Amino acid sequence: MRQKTAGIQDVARLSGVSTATVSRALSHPERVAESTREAVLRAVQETGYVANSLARNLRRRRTGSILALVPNLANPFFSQILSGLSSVLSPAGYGLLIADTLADPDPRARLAHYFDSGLVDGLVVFDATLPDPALMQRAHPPLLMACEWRGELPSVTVDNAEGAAIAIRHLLESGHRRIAHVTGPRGNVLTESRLQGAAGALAEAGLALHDDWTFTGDFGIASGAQAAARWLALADRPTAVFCASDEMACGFMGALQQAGIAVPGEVSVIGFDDIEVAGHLTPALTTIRQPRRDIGERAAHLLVDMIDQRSLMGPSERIAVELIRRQSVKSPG
Amino acid sequence: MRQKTAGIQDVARLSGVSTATVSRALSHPERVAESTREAVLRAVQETGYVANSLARNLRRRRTGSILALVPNLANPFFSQILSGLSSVLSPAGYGLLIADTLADPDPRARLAHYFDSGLVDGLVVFDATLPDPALMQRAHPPLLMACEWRGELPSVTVDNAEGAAIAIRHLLESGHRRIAHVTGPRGNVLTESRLQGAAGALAEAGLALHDDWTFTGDFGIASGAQAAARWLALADRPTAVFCASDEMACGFMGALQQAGIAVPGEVSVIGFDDIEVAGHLTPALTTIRQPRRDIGERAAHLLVDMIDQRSLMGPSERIAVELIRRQSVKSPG
DNA sequence: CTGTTAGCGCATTCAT
DNA sequence: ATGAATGCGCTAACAG
Repeated sequence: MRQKTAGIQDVARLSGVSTATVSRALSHPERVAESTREAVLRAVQETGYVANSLARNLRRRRTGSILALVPNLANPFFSQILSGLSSVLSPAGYGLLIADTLADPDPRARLAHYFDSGLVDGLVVFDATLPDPALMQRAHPPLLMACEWRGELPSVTVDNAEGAAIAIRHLLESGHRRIAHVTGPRGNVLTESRLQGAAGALAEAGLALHDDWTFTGDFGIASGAQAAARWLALADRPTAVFCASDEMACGFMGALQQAGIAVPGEVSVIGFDDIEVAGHLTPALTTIRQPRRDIGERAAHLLVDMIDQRSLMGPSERIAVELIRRQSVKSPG
Repeated sequence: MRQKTAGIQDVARLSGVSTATVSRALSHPERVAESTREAVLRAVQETGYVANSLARNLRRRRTGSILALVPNLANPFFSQILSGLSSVLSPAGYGLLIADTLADPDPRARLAHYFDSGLVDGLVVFDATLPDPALMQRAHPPLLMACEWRGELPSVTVDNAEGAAIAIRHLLESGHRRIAHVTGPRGNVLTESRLQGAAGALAEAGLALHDDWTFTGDFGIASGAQAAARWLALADRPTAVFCASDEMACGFMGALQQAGIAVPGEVSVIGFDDIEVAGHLTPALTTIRQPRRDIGERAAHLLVDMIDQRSLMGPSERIAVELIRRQSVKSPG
């Protein structure tokens, strides 16, 4: 069934030239006489020859693939980012390898592995906890951070603190003064940035983030529902809640509605991310949009540029977030 | 900055053995004396040697990676499947390459490319339109279909027709007789299977699928909202709707609620997939669960087995779906 | 158990 | 413009 696939030798023999010429005809068509080029291409057609990428890459010392290290593949948040990555990598001649650091017993070891396995031409890392200083001393292919990151490495980031501040200001402008916050997991960079942005905006208005109005979540839907339970248990309930992710906002609103609380009637809710369902919930969720596809596309471009320039350094980019006003926020009272 | 990474030669020199022994000490530790093995491992530590996978794979005639061809990476439906794939592939020593066939100008050419580029050890294909007979004649690595598929190739599938039938029966048992269906895109295998399953179950009850109660969608949220508009325009409205995807169900319910229609008060809705938000919508969505992570895991196992056995054929598996009763379905009237 | 010898399939010198 | 020769870095035969 599996006939031996044609090699460069077969093409050379069939077209009556040397393997070197075949190689050139394919890789540098201009360095070869038109007639021979045609003969070679014809032979390629006939044999169905396709260069073995392994051998080619070994020789060229490049692999043609780029690795994305994501903290949790199952999180749909990444699907659009990956799609963006893929859409620019693919035309640029790179394959996209994906590894899930959450599923990995030792993600740092995996990163180290890819550093010198010669398996990838570059990496996009979505997990800020990964690159420790010792690791980064080692020789490695170009690496781009694609998450909140303040270190030396080039990065594509979203302005999380500003996004959170925009969310809080929107609540403030709508007349809210009693504002709660559902955070991501403690210690996470995103969590801390958004927390800080929110606190800052609150402070500008002379308000503070109460401890008992700050619920710790994990960005997932279920943790939003749990936060709702805690909100319900409060004697003195905030009139608005800023959730650090749309998923949590979704879980929060869902649980509240189950409990007979009206949104935004009795409490306003604002999210973060603008995931696809956000606009189709009832009420439609007001949120801070993160252009995920753009993030992927920009990351891919920057990384490919670094590879082309054989440089470990390169520009960083900050991607703007945007307030999307829908129906889940209204004036209190 | 980028010091030359140590090669097998360096290790051999440092440990005072030949490169062949180093290779063995690492790949087949049992075939080497304990003392030499230790010496080699020590030298590996010292030099920080990591085998170049390209060279190794070229020699071993395997690549260590598996390609997943998905029709639309941006669709979060795939994220859990990919996560499942990754979680078994990774421990099995395979990397996961991903290509988006939607983003590709000529997906079939891409498939062909991977067939003989020698770049992958196996493929998981999520798009039934891809493998055309001519293509499959060619030499290629093991390939597993992971979507509705009735051809010769080994596959992992979900029983779509049965799932649809279960959905319809549930509606029937709840007392509904006037049942609408929001389909996927026409021509799509999933669409047709679910349509057929739904029609079959209806027929068992002596009912038929009315043309004007069959709304064509595309599995996306927006198309569900559009279907809602058409439902609203009906003089004679069905009391229940089976949506061929949860996303459409979500868009459908959202649009209805915006229009002031109560769900399930005035119309019951049942979805398909059991995506994560389904249980957190208001009302929580009754649906047919497709165990997406399992699909990924099973696909990975089957494919790895085929690779191990150097066989293009292998068993197929059918994964059961399950009715998840929540709140979006109740008796009519 | 270990070293020697040969490639894996291709791209690139260096000649011509 | 083309061909011959030479590895890329590693592993698998084959001897010993």
